Amino acid sequence: MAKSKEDVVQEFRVQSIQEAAIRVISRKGMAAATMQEIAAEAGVAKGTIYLYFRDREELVEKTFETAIGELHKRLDAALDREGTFEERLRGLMTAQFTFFNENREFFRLYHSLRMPEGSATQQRRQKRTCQPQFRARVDRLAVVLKQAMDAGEVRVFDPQRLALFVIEGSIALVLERLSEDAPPPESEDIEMVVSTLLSGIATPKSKRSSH
Amino acid sequence: MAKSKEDVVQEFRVQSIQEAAIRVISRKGMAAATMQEIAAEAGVAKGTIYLYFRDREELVEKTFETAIGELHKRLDAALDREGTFEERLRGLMTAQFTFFNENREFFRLYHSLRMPEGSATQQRRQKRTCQPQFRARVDRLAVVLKQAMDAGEVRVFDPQRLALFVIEGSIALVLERLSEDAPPPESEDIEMVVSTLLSGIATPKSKRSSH
DNA sequence: CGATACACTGACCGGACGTTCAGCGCGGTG
DNA sequence: CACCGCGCTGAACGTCCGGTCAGTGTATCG
Repeated sequence: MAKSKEDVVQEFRVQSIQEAAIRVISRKGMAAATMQEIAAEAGVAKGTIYLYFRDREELVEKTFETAIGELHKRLDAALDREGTFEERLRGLMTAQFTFFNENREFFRLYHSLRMPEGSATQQRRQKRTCQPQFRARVDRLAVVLKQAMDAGEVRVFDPQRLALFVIEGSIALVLERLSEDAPPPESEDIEMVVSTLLSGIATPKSKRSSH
Repeated sequence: MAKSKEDVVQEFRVQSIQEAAIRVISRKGMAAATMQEIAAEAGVAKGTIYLYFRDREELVEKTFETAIGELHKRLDAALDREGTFEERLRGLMTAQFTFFNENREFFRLYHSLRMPEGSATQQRRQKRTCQPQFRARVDRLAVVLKQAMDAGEVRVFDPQRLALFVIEGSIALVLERLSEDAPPPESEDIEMVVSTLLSGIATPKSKRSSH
């Protein structure tokens, strides 16, 4: 059975509203984004939103899930390529930098959900539904690290923790880039992260005389 | 001229209110922290707060400045010690982990201000007053990195950017620790960061045969 | 073409929150 | 003791916003 006409309309509305929500939240921030403004941005009345989403909370949650799904697709694509550990790491970083560069607006939403605000119940719920999304993001890198550790290509640490460190550190770089007028080429930042990670920042005098 | 009695009372009130603000914001988050609750926590009436701070915004700002001053003192103390680059880096990391461990509550405030919300004017103002504080934090590490680069102990990158990466990455670790029931010893995380930074995560097979 | 269904609208409601200010009580003063 | 000044109080006010629902326009059906 193909999509009925109603389904198409429904899908269109949901999508319009979600896109509007991302735009408004990006512009104003999570706290200052009102249902009224989201509705206006989507070109519908406030009440209409409530035909498609139970309440503001559900709208934000669903919107975030949709948006982060796109990010995950990109990261997975980067990770599915074969190659050495270094190549895959570099690919992952590139995908991340590129995605956030193309979706600058999404960034604020991303961070607003990272550190939830609002009532205790809201916070708990937000945590329950959004935390796994962030975790999944870290996990993707952790898996790659684990493989490399098992293969002996990389020193053994807790892969989760190392992944966390790298992801968040590089997010800070993305954030910095967004606020700069003329950021250096992406490749420069990626290079710094990858090569620091691989061989450290100490000058390699240890190659000759290992202390 | 010594402090008059009124000054002492004034100082006490300001301090009580700021401490209450930190506690409440930490518990509820920036958006959910109401003047009512901060007043109750400080043991004064809501109106009293307005005798010492112009409005909510000023309260938050001043409170944050006071609190982050304490952090900076600690970091400076760690950096003022003499020692090798590695020792100073380790000291800095330790100071940071310790501070946030002792001031868990402060963390949420810290992050709420990092990504400002609210009206556009508020955001701009918050950015103007708080951004330099964060920047100062990164700068402290950047200076150490720069020194080490000049001394040839460390490969040359943009010190600011590298510092940013390290600071934010390690903040993520602190955050992770706070949410864990039984976090591993601090030293383990510190060790991971310091040794990754210094010599990278690649296994040092290059010592014998550089592939 | 009239009746019915239904997506949509937006004025309205209730509640929350920041801010104000008239008044209260208390320590000091004459 | 009577009076005064002032730090403090908290009820009241205005604003804002999420959520509701009676009403409206339109497409569909008999």
